[in-house]
Amino acid sequence: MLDLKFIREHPDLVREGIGKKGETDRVDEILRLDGRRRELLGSADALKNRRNTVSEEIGRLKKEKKDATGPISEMEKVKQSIKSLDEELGDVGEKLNVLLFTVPNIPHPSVPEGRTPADNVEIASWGEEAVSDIEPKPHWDLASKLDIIDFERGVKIAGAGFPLYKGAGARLQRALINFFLDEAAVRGYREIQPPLMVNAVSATGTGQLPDKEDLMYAIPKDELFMVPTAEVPVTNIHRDEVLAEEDLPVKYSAYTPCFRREAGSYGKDVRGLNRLHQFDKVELVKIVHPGVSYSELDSLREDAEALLKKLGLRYRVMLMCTGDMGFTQTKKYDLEVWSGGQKRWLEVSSVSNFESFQARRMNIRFKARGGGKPEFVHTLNGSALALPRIVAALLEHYQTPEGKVVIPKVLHRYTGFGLIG
RNA sequence: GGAGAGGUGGGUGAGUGGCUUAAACCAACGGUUUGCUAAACCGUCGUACGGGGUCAACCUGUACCGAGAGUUCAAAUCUCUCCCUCUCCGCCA
Repeated sequence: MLDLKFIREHPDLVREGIGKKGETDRVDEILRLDGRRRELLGSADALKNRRNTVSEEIGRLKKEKKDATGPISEMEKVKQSIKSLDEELGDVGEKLNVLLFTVPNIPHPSVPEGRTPADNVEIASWGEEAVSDIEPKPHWDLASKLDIIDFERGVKIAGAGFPLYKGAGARLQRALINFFLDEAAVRGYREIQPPLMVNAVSATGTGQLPDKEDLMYAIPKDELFMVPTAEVPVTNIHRDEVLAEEDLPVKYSAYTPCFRREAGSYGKDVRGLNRLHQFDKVELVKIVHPGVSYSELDSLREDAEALLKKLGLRYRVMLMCTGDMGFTQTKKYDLEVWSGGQKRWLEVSSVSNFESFQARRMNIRFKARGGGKPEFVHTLNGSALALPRIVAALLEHYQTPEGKVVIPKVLHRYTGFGLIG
């Protein structure tokens, strides 16, 4: 969430930012409630001050065995007034809080303005499309023929969107996970194995709750949610903590399966490995000093890009426009890999800066070296990378005319084989 | 799942209704002393939200002792509900 003080002092900036994201502007309502809240706070505090002094006085009178009925009857009235003020204050505070949770983060000035994905800007691309005499097959045909991914039996066991990886397919998954984690370690990320279920407080901290509840699988009996991304448990590691400045930047990597309900999606978007209810991902999370979050964002993106280069896959870097960014981000890059079999780009990584938006919700601060007040950190994360579409791209990019698949050299030590089929 | 114990500031930990603006110690930070280190001594040492200000490092109010509600003129302290942690037993990879 945004800082209420920031909204109070820069209402126009906030209105403008919200407008750019195409969200409803509730700034005036927030300012009205904030004004009322401060008014009530002033009156209530004055009365409480009165209560504290007089109560002390009563204590003294009683100790000296003197009559205290006068002040006591005054305090009975004061008590009623305080109660009704506190009730209204609680009411106003709750409304204000609910409203504050609906205000999105405001985009960074470097983000292009726009409404739809068509307004996103391609800022870089790398690699070439595979050259072949034959028309490349989409990955679902290849994977079924090679018997390395079993979509039908996945449906039987759990439902659509839960594929079954078999033999070389399973091994390829495991190889990619290890490869991604090893590369992250070299780049200074500490590996984490977090819980795969989280409580409501954690999901609220990163912004999945209250609005985006429907994207997660819920276990109501135990009040837990299956993680939609490792971002949720990993960013919450330092919730309600004050870090030392010399601990920054904190860099974590984590492999987890991700569970997403994906209600309402259909058609070519969900074919094969394009969109799943359960998929594997290695996520990178950074907690950084507010002064350097944009250079950290770029280096995070480079960390993810390096993997695509090593795998030799053609990709492009998209800078998301204001309207296509999420609720919580100030700036976001997508890495999209080329699917030769489908003739389309597939998003395999999303790299974002949240500035202090999540940190404020989670209360993650740091104390500067020289002392002083704790400040909110900036949080960032990026996928490095999401597995299924990488598998899709690998199968399609490295397929041979005979319907086999050549495995890139960097993966051999992880797969133990260089060819599927 | 059953039984018991307990949740107090960065940490340890005192505190059963008013003398607590939460003791003391440790850690941290600043200083004095010192050939260096150490020690000793002195000082500072919470967070949030308000108000005032020559708006910074200052003054002031309120709240916060797991969470919420209640009793009372007055609650860390009494009552109720809930949450969490630990120990033992049961079950179990």
